Amino acid sequence: MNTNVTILLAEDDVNLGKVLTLNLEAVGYTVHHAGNGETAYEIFCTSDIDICLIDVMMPLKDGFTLAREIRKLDKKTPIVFLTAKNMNEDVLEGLSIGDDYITKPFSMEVLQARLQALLRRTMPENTEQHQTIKIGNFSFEVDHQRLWINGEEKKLTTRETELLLMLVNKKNDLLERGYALKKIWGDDSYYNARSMDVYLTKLRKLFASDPNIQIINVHGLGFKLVM
Amino acid sequence: MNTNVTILLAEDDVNLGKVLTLNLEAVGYTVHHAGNGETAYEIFCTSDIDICLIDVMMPLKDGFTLAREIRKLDKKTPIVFLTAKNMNEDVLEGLSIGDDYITKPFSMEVLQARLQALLRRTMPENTEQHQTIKIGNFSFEVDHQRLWINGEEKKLTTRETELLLMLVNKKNDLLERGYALKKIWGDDSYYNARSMDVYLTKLRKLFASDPNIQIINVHGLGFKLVM
DNA sequence: AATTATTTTAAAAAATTATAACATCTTGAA
DNA sequence: TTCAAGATGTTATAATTTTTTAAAATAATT
Repeated sequence: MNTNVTILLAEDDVNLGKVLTLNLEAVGYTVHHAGNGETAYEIFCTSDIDICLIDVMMPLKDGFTLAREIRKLDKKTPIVFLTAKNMNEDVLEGLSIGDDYITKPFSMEVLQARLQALLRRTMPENTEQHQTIKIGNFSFEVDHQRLWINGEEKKLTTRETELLLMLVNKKNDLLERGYALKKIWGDDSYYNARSMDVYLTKLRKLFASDPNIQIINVHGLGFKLVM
Repeated sequence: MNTNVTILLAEDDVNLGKVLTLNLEAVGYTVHHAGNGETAYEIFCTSDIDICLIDVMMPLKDGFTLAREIRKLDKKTPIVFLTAKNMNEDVLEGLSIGDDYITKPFSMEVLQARLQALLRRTMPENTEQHQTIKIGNFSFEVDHQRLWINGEEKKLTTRETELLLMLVNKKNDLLERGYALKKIWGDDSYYNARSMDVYLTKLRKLFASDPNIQIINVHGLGFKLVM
């Protein structure tokens, strides 16, 4: 879903405008639909627009003019032209002002794919929250590969982190030995299984201070983190 | 003129490859032309590529596979697909991996316009505004090769800057050791690897004041800048 | 109970990485 | 050109991570 992405749609064809609006809204975009260049400009100036979808041929103000005015105000917001024309000059002019140029007829899938390709590159990267997982009194910072207990930091190795994460994701439930081995070690050979055993011992030692946290073996099947 | 812009062109059709190369060079691009996916990958790994132009149907390694492999190493360099096919699924797959999708036959003007539209967005030097990247409370001025923290300036050497930039471009994700070595040091020999280790130690010292910024080693694979 | 399979653990080995110290190269000023 | 400072590369050693080995412990099966 494309939550929090707002599209300015400038399209004078009433039918196409409605179809596009409904389709884009259906996949989670917020759409502001303008029937001509003038109102589109007004909307751009007064709203928080993430991307512009602009028909080239429009009454009152054509798409290229609108796009140039928008570019004067804002250099970054991506602009995509929609047009029935396929003449080279128009394509060239469109791409020199905007970021993409789609000729009618087009499928909704292709439109959406092009919008997403653009947004991937232009939307400010979500300052992703690193997940921290509570394990009893421990705090497991997955990305930082560390475990906190009473303000004390215990650094984890990559293998320890991977294995603990798999156990946590299946907490109180069986983590199959072969599954974990294939995911972490690549294959479930005998020696990798011994290696995994070694890491289970290491994890057990890390949590030894809290008797309510246990890594239990299910004979012949795998392991279970009980907490 | 597109000075200092290097294109990786992966195209198996000898004629088309030559025509494209000549035309792109004529307008100032530097072109590295590979006749198949394998050599294209080699070139990408060892050269400083600004944009990739990839034919979908190629021997040894098809364009989509090549693009996925490149994306694994590098999240930013724009990828444009060239293809004779116009089937929707291919377009959709292409746009989900890369940034643009151009179907043959196309005019050189349109290709160039699309390349420029992409480069406008992705080459920060072109927009004359120097790239500064936030790393926790640090401010990394790439072009000036320096790092600011609390109004204090820390000058970086070229190697430090190159390595930090690669880490930042893959933040919270694995930067493969061999890839970074080839890109920065030219080859992944034993001694270059030791040199890289030395620079990692230097970078770690720079960020030592902030425990939430870590350069984590992933044993046998590479490094991860967690922030 | 005896046998077999599986798991646990410690310890050793192998592989990889970290760091300091030193050497060499580059660059710009004198 | 020479020198000095800084950047980069090399080397040695230490530390860490992961794997392998071996032996003991536990669990299931006959």
